[in-house]
Amino acid sequence: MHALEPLIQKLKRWSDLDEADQRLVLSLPHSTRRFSRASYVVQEGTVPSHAGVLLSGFAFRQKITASGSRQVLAIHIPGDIVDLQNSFLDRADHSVQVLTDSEFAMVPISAFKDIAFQRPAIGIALWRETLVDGSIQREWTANVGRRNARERTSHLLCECGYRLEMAGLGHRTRFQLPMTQEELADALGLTPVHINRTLMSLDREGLTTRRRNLVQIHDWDALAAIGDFEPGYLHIPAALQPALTAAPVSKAR
Amino acid sequence: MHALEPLIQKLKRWSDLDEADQRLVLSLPHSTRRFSRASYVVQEGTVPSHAGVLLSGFAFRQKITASGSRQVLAIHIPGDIVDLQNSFLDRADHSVQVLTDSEFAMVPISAFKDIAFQRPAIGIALWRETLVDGSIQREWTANVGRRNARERTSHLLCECGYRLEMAGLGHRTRFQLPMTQEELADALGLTPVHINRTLMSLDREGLTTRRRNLVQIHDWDALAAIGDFEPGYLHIPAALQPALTAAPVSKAR
DNA sequence: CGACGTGTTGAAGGAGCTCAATCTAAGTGG
DNA sequence: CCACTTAGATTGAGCTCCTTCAACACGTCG
Repeated sequence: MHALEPLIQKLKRWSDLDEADQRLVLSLPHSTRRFSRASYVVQEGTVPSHAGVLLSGFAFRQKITASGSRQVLAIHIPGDIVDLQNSFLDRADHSVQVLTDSEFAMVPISAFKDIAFQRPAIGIALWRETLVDGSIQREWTANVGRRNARERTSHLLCECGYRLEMAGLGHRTRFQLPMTQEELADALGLTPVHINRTLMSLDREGLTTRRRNLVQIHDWDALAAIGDFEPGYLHIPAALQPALTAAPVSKAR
Repeated sequence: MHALEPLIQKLKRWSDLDEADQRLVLSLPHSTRRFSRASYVVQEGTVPSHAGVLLSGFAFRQKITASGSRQVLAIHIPGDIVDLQNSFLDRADHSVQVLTDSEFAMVPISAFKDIAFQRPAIGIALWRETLVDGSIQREWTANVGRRNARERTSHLLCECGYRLEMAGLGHRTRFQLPMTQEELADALGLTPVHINRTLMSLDREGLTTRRRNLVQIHDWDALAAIGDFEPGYLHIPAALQPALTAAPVSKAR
């Protein structure tokens, strides 16, 4: 499979690409790079030269405040274009780090820019990708600003499950989420201790189960209701939203 | 003055527009519309057809959670392009409301789209405008997620002052901010009562003064330090950043 | 003048934080 | 295969920042 195939898949979500468009995308100059757990893909303050398409693994954006605490701003899953955000600006205003060993296709920003203006269908798709990132960011702000710990946590779990299913990486009720509780805490504006108590309480109520990085949601509707999760802000085209399929049978162990 | 002059000014901040570019921007089809205090410019869930350039007045973006609480996501000042965010997507994922009586130039989205792909300089400028909005949104998330009430409030005041000065609408230490404490609370993820106590405490320490909508910052450096305000995330080009000029003499009264 | 929107203040309670100890599972080296 | 290490998860206890509820003050406007 061509390394940039996941990029095509993603862009087709946002805009109709004809044959020529797709060929052009696949011919983008790029090199695949591996990053090992916890290493930086982009450092705040640096001048960006490449944008990365996440091929495998998980990544996240973050900022550090003066007092040294960290806010995780977004979580990225395979297929996501990481860093169009910083790309067309002077210097990176936040960092991107990987959660697990990951692979990226690094594409020079100038190549993205050229192709975007040569082919409007591609330009619109790239633009929409950044707009959807922005929409997710707004929901994230509201989540942190106006929901309590239980609601926030439920919302995040639902968002991750939903996005992973849309990306073909599991079912919304059963997926890998390789984040420590400390990372979850930084994503939700809470402390690790409190996240722990919140997760345990969801578990105890039979809503979720966690083992290692595997998250299982036993009552999707209930969790989505608690977290006020309405997937509209993800802007997934209706055609791509499968009817809610039954959860895969979880192998008893 | 041409109604779209503020748009030109804003776009020139993000990209070099030549004469032809500028003529094209000014020839965008548009109609000016007045909105009276508290009315909606965009309603969540509707299909957007126009993007608005804020000509005069103040506006803000917001979302309501299931429990009925509101999160203010961004504040807009004259010159801002409101709603490129929603424009290229299926339907608005949040609402835009005006803080004061305001005037907008409403431009059909299709016209924006055409001009963006006809003239890359314009396209890049528009794209950057949305990217900077995204950057501000990330800082906002971090502000709400990882700073306490005093820090959050200071940060917001500094951001508003700085942006208003960059837009030529006052000095960073003396500006109009027509928000009630309830609106400030919803912007910062706090309650009106607590915002009130926080503002009063800043006042009592001699850092700020408020009278009606006029905010005065008496010790910019101190307030910026408290709020961990580093303007880099606004991505203002170096050429536009005036050296920190002395505050205008405030008329004793 | 009375009503309403907004700002201010007090008192009590609670959601989430801090500090600190303990537990667990997955390495790792012998 | 086992002792040792270590990152991460879990639990407890006390505290605090912020919320909630409620009253009151103030200015504007009909």
